[in-house]
Amino acid sequence: MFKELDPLLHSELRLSIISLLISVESADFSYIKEKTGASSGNISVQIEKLRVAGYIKVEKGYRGKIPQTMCSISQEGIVAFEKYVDALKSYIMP
Amino acid sequence: MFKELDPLLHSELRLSIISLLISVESADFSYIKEKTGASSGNISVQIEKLRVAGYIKVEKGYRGKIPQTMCSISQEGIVAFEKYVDALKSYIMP
DNA sequence: TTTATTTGGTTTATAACATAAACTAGTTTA
DNA sequence: TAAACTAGTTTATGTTATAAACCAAATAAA
Repeated sequence: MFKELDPLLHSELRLSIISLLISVESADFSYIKEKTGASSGNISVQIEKLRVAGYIKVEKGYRGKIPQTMCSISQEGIVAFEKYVDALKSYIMP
Repeated sequence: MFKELDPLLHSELRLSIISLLISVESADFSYIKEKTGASSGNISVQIEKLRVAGYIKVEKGYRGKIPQTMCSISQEGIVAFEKYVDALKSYIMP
């Protein structure tokens, strides 16, 4: 009947982040913050969860002297997103 | 960028219930339980939330001597579901 | 007949979660 | 040199989803 929704992606902010990362090669923390409008703390926590799950890769470096956190989606993340979208369709398709 | 997801519908079980009710005239508690596979307690709680929100109508009656709770979606619920689906598309559409 | 068992739920307890507030560390600007 | 800004992390809190425990009545079994 209804396919299970990956709880890691069934969260507004994490879904936003994955959705962003799907369409770009990589994105830094500020970009994610700007596009989602969420608070730094919330983004930080959700990025960490996605990282631990293996859905994204996180690289901490510098842009000049300023620290910069770069995120990119992993193959696992792409597969999970596609599966999530497919599962969603079992709920919203007429 | 991303449209807000109605938190009342952005829940696996509540979304299942609304999704079921969208396609039928009405459904009783047992039918919902069978189709969703969720526990009675969980269904009871989520039905009550949808009812309080005005998304569904709940009528308690009897089938013979056995109590029966009938649920049907309201106009408000239909609109909310359509809006939710539309918002979702801002996350999952390529 | 009285004791399980089943049906159809509700109430309550709990663990997980999302979120923002508070905080850290370093940099730039006035 | 002090204030303000960038770039986050950690922690605290309220909310939520969920299942366990419970209740009441009907039916089946012993």
